[in-house]
Amino acid sequence: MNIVFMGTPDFAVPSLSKLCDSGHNVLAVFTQPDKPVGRKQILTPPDVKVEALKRGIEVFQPDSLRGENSYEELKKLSPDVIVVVAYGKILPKNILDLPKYACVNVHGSLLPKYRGASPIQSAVLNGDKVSGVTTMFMGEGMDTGDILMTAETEIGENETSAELFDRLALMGADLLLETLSGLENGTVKPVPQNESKATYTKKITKDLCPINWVNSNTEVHNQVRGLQTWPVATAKLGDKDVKIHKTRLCDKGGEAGAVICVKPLTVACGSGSLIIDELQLSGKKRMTSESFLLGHPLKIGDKFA
RNA sequence: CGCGGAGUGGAGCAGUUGGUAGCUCGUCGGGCUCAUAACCCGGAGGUCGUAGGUUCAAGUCCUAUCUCCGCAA
Repeated sequence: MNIVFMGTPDFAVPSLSKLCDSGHNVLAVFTQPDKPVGRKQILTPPDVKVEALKRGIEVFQPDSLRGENSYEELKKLSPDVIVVVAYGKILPKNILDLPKYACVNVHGSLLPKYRGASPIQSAVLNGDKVSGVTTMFMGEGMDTGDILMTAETEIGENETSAELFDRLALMGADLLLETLSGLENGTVKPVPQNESKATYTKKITKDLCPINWVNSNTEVHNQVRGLQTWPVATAKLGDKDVKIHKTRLCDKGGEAGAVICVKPLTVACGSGSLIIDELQLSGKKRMTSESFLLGHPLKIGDKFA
């Protein structure tokens, strides 16, 4: 099929790659403009752009799709379908209606659960046991289109958002290919979403980071896993901020926030406790709790806040 | 020039008012033990990020430079 691909971050890269490798004809790639990143605010191209250029595909980076320019470009390309994966922009109606066949979207959740921008983190933060990817036709609303196919996967007890991200990106790419051939063969039929079961994700911000040790160990554990890679759950140790990168559940209990064991560093929560495997003191690098303890001796009874 | 922290033996840290470089862990050798991530004894391993400067003397002060990281975006 002749395809225009729209996507931005790493999550979308496998979909683009597999489309290209499977014989589809990717006419062009639309992605967000390069953005300043990091401390030095270096102008950085999105991952999808890098991949597209590597494959010699023409790249468009419009600030908005609402202008005439993007519409005219797309019309010239005249794609059979437009595939959208984590693009980060709303497609106006005239573009949704432009492809000969349809606009197909890959979403990182089992819709209608977790519509919105952060479905994967939300699933981990909520401690879900199951997640998945969904392909759908695109409607004008936020992730409201008819569902085409889904694929489920279990979320591991210690799996982080970052890890789930990687897995779902690959699953999404495979499901996308299946969906497209299903559409060609007419074996895939769109099914409307059950609006009454729809939920929306909240924006991931730093407000979610501070750990409240009075919460149950499971809640804190989910918080640590869910905020992984960015922005990362944080705690206070003395007057310093500590990022908590990796934890494991433990049954032992104690006063919330108190260190109840040092040999594997264990901190009590409101119920149960957590073994901290990796952490990072502000200004320092991420390190194992073992290394951390060598230079920052903690005693049983010391408290995190 | 957004704010700030840091670069010291393999790892994590300390090093006070400039004067022979320390701690914990690991590592190597030996000992004890039924046994051990335990304990005891002993050893190896650092031109203190780099380049200059001040000084009788600099990890410690000054200047420049590279790298890493936290906050903010």
